[in-house]
Amino acid sequence: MDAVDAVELPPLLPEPAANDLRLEAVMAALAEPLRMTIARKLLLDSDEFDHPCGWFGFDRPKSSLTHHFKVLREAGVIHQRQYGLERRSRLRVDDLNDRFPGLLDLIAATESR
Amino acid sequence: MDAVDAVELPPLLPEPAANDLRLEAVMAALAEPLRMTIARKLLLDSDEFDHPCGWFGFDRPKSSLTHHFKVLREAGVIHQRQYGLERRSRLRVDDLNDRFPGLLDLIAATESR
DNA sequence: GTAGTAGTACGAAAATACTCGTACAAGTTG
DNA sequence: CAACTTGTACGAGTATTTTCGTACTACTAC
Repeated sequence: MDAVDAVELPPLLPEPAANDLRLEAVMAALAEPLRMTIARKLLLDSDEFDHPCGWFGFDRPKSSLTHHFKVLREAGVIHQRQYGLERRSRLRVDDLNDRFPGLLDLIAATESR
Repeated sequence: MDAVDAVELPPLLPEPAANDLRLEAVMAALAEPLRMTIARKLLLDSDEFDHPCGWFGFDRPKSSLTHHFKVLREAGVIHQRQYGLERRSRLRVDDLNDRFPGLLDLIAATESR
């Protein structure tokens, strides 16, 4: 085991396995405008790192944001890891491209309005 | 005007214009399992004709089916025409491929479960 | 015209989702 | 440790969706 790669990553919060992702559930999650915005921002503006919900800059109550991130995670759209105090999110790019090829392209190509 | 082509088609029921289709609205419509099944059946099993809701063979109350077809139409997923007594449906294949390329491929490629 | 048929319109009940206030938890700083 | 910061958990209120019974409409057959 390479010590350099053995970065102590916090564990993933509960999420569906890639093979259990359901298109209907993913679409239900993305049907909510704010959640679509979150996914699109992770897809287009994100780097290789996870982001806490403050990174998105939404002017909404904190508890509302928590709710929407949880819906995205339970639908399988994002991973979430507990970094100490924070719960950071990342799009499940590989899983989504594998299970639903073209979906992310669709999100990226659609203007946000 | 060619008399052969001048088939008297019943008018379309109210629906959003192709340019007004919104990805979130389409996804919300398709997030419901029965509606996803309707769209998939129109995509895979349908010919060039419109189909009345009896064609689908669902064992649900008639009023529930009416509701789901209306949701699909108002989201822009299907056309509906009034053929005398019947209200027949057809997938908006061209409009959806034009506005959301890849979406129908995604629906076709996903198993229904 | 009357009965039968296929489907829509309306309305209400139940389930689900969204919003957000408050309380709480885990760090960080002094 | 106490105050502060950044978020999550819980729960309630509201709004939206889903479901489906009933009434109705338009057509067909007799």
